[in-house]
Amino acid sequence: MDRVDWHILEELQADARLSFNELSRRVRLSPPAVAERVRRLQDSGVLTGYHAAVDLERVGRPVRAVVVMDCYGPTCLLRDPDVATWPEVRQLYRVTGQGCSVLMVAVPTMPAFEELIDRLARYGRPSSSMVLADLLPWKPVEPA
Amino acid sequence: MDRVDWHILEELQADARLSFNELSRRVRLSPPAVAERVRRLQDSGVLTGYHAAVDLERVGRPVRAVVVMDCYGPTCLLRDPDVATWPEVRQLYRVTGQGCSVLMVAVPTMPAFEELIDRLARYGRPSSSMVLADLLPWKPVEPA
DNA sequence: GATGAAACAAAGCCGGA
DNA sequence: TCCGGCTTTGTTTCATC
Repeated sequence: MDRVDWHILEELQADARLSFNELSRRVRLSPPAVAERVRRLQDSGVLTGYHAAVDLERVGRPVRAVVVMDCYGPTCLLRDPDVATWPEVRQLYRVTGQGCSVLMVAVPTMPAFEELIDRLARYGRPSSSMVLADLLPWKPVEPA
Repeated sequence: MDRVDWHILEELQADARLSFNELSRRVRLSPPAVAERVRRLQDSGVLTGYHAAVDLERVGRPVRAVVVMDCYGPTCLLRDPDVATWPEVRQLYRVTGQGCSVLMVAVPTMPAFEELIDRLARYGRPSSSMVLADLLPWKPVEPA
């Protein structure tokens, strides 16, 4: 993880479809050298994938919310692996504190949200905040 | 946004570096036809970008937290556009409810987290939950 | 560098208003 | 007939050895 690796990560985070040729120009290395570095970053688990970003509002999921789940014991949401596969659930974290988990969800309409909350309420007490604005739809990871 | 468009979105969300050739094979269309559809999805704002995914733990940011900010009036965090540029801040939402905003943050160490909380406390009352596990590091958006 | 594959641009084909 | 979307072809650029 030297300076060039970070330069490569920076470029691929901004545009994952860059050709090795273009990438090699930007980081001032030969194309095979860049390809080899990218391969190493992949194999070492630093680069975990390349994903197209989709605008949730434009694909029918304009209603978003942060949901904190307060659950305990055998019905805890974290014991049901299916929840992570629900299409409404975009992120799912186990956290410390009062709630046991935090979900980011995206649904087409408020009625759909109401239905989702009902489904979540089977596991514990959900407390939700509607997202009014996403101030940071994307940003690259920087060197620590 | 027909069935083929969704098939394209599905493939590009899973692997943004797919060539148009390979993509055209998977969706059973000619390469130029696929390229044209992708161009339209980009121009219409459905596809907002292609981003390499980086493992935060492996690049020196193993400590993550959800921070709910409770602030009000002229010192509210949402009035300072610089906050979104802090490298620790990975996501930033304006939300309804008690807190005015929710942040996802990632830092190298607990002392760095302590320092970040101090910086955030200038804007209002931060209340944070440490992330114990990310149960859903990535998943594609599905048709609503 | 050299080879095979992929991207891009231009022109023609086909089905539905 | 017109129009939008698809395929085919030829040329340039790219990936890989």
